Amino acid sequence: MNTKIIHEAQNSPRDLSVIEKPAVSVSLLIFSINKGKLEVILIKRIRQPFEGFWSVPGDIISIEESLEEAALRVLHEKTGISDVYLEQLYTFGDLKRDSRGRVITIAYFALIPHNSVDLTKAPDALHARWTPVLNLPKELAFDHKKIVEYGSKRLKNKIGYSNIVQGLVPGKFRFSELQKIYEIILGEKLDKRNFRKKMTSLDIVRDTGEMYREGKHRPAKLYRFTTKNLVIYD
Amino acid sequence: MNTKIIHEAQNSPRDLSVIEKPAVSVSLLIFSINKGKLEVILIKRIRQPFEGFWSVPGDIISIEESLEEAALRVLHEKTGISDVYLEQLYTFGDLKRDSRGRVITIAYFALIPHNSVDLTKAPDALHARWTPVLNLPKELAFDHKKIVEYGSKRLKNKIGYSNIVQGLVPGKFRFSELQKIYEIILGEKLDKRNFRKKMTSLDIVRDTGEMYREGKHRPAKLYRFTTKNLVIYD
DNA sequence: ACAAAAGTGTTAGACATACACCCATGA
DNA sequence: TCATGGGTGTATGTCTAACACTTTTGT
Repeated sequence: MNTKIIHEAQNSPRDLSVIEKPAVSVSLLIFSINKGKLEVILIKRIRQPFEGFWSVPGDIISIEESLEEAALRVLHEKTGISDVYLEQLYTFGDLKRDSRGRVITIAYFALIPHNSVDLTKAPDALHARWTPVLNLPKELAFDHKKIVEYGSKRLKNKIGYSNIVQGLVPGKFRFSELQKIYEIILGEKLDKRNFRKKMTSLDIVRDTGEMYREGKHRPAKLYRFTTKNLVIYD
Repeated sequence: MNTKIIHEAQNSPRDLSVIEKPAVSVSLLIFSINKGKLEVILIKRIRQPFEGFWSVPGDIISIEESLEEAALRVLHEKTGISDVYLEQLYTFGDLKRDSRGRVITIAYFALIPHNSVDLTKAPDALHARWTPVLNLPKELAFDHKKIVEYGSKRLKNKIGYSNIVQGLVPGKFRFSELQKIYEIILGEKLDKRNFRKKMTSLDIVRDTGEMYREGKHRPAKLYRFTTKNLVIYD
């Protein structure tokens, strides 16, 4: 033991300006539910490297903005919205992930209701697309496939013990809508009675008193989440 | 919506060398159980800023090493050991966390059996100390208090649904030792019969056939973990 | 009256919790 | 024989999973 202890300048050098620094970016997984599928925004790259490949939105972090600010900025640039559930996912820093040089990326994920964005109205509409997570292109730019998969996994885990799903639903919703979203993310059918029991026993949704009338069948009660805050149960 | 969409150079600038970059470091929470407490290695700073304050070990990431390599390097420098459970925790990037300039730090946590390190033999022995997590100094350097607290919370959560605790125990152990570790981390007493049932039903430990004889009482069977791999259950 | 989605209860099994006594050993 | 930690089983409550029919509406 201790054969190779290096006498290290403590923690970090006196002068940060002398060291060679990696570039640091944020990458943003913007998830939504659309047409029965979990989708994520991808951007077609118009430059090398990976020209023509699809990538996750992202940008270099400015020296004057925090990580979360950078993530929110990218989100706003791509979608025009700002008030969303945002969570830091993981930081990816392999040496070769970007051929232009060393780039470390801090991945975030955001959940938005699908109707809150119209990508066709975004300035780079031709290059931004909603893509089903289960139908990704074979290859994405950089290590972005890994990032999307990591994020999907986290989402799938986390809806099981938190109320994050509310990021994906409109303010008022029917129980059947909510259940559908769980089913899509989990990839399995749920029992309607048990689902209702679970949700109500956790006190995570509340009856608004309003009804939703549509089609030739019984109207549905509309519910909302009891709180906007993230709640972790279990 | 979309009132302020900025036409952005896609993803990142063509030339990474022109941008002003933050420094990037790793911070390492090295946890161990000692004298009935969960402890973490802290280092007394000998330079400004926060001279004389305790801090979490860390170092600037070299341009030629991955994040995990940097974390392992710091770990090896501080403890002389390399074969440990290491997990990325979170990335902290507030603007003002380091007064010398913009520093983003990627925090990792490592779990080691206490007897595997002798800090008094480390080169900076005077400056490195095991410190009980429940007895931290009032203030730590930078945002390190937040980091330690975040890490302790993650550890506490994760022992509930994984076998990571094995990072903290020696290769062979008595059930009572294992239980003690859970109790320390969770901060509550556990029932010995229920604990044993849980562990054996999850098939996470296995009888080695060996016995541990000590003191004037019945010898204890020695167990080991069934696998070295991380196992997530639940 | 029928089609379509909304809404509702009960039962059985799995799992978690609470709890108290005997065992093997060394002094 | 006694003190010490090792080792074991049962009963109860709680949570989960499986399962089918009635209600309300529009056409």
